[in-house]
Amino acid sequence: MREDDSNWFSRWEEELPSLEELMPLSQTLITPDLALAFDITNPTNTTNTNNHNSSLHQNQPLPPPPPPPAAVSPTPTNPLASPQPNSGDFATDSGELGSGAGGDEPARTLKRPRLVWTPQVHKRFVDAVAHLGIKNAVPKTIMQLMNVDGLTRENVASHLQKYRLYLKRMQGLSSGGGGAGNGTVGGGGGLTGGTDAATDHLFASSPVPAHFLHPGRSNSDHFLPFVPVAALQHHHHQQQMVAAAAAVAHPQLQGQYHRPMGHFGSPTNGQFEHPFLARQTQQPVHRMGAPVHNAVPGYVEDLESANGNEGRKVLTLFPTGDD
DNA sequence: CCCAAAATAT
DNA sequence: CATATTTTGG
Repeated sequence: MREDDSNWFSRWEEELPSLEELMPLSQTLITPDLALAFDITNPTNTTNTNNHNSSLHQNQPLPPPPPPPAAVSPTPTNPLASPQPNSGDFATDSGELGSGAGGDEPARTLKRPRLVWTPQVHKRFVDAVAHLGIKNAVPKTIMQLMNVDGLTRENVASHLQKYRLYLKRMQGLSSGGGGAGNGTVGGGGGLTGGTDAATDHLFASSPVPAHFLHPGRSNSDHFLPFVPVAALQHHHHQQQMVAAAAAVAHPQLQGQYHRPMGHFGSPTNGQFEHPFLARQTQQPVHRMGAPVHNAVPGYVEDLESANGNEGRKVLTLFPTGDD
């Protein structure tokens, strides 16, 4: 009954890496960048009337779709960061737009593109909440702990509520034993499907930290799986956080050049490496008014292999210290 | 047209 | 900050 929670990753390993889940992700990211780099975006017409963003189907050489009609620079974070030349950083938000179609000033008043919660980001989310415990699992803290660039408190809050609902749903179905496994009990109240794989795609991808269930059960509030805080060494003058992912529906691109980031054709395993970026240089954070905030020294984030191969890489990222 | 996810409002 | 509602994307 309870032995399941011991090896939950054994389970999610099967469903998690379903390549198809993250495949479209990489494509979305590379498309605009490559397009711009190749300069084949057909900038002929000032007003781009065509913009068909297909989800997948990578059959043809893929004629790069023209850049979005408008870019966005809502990023409170410094778009010009890039402290290290090698940091393959792709933020949810990009710099400003260069090709001014209307000549207007999109400096402000621009809506931020829809945030896409990719499994990787969600993994960070769950991990952050897991390490924080229900007590401190508040949007603000979570957001800070996640250290994902372009992620705002609103995003976390919205996702958090959904996640809570997901947890509550699971409680009702996993009462007694079934463990973290998906109950075959579908429907429940005639709601959308059941707890099956078809339900919460994203949530199912991430392991559910046992503690989130039944607050009255067990007295261990914040159960830390493992906190190798000692990993805070100055490895090198450069942090390589190629882990978290923040993808945007419409990846904006600035008129400036983008680094070709080398090549992501077929690395060691044959699967693309996601050029995701973790918040690199955020503001030094204003201040934490809450004294009770236990300063999380740091935590490691294990990155599951995006592809289905057995080689699972473990990426250790640590707070830059500013957050 | 329906459903899910995210954003926004309360 | 939490919840409810509206909007948007699939």
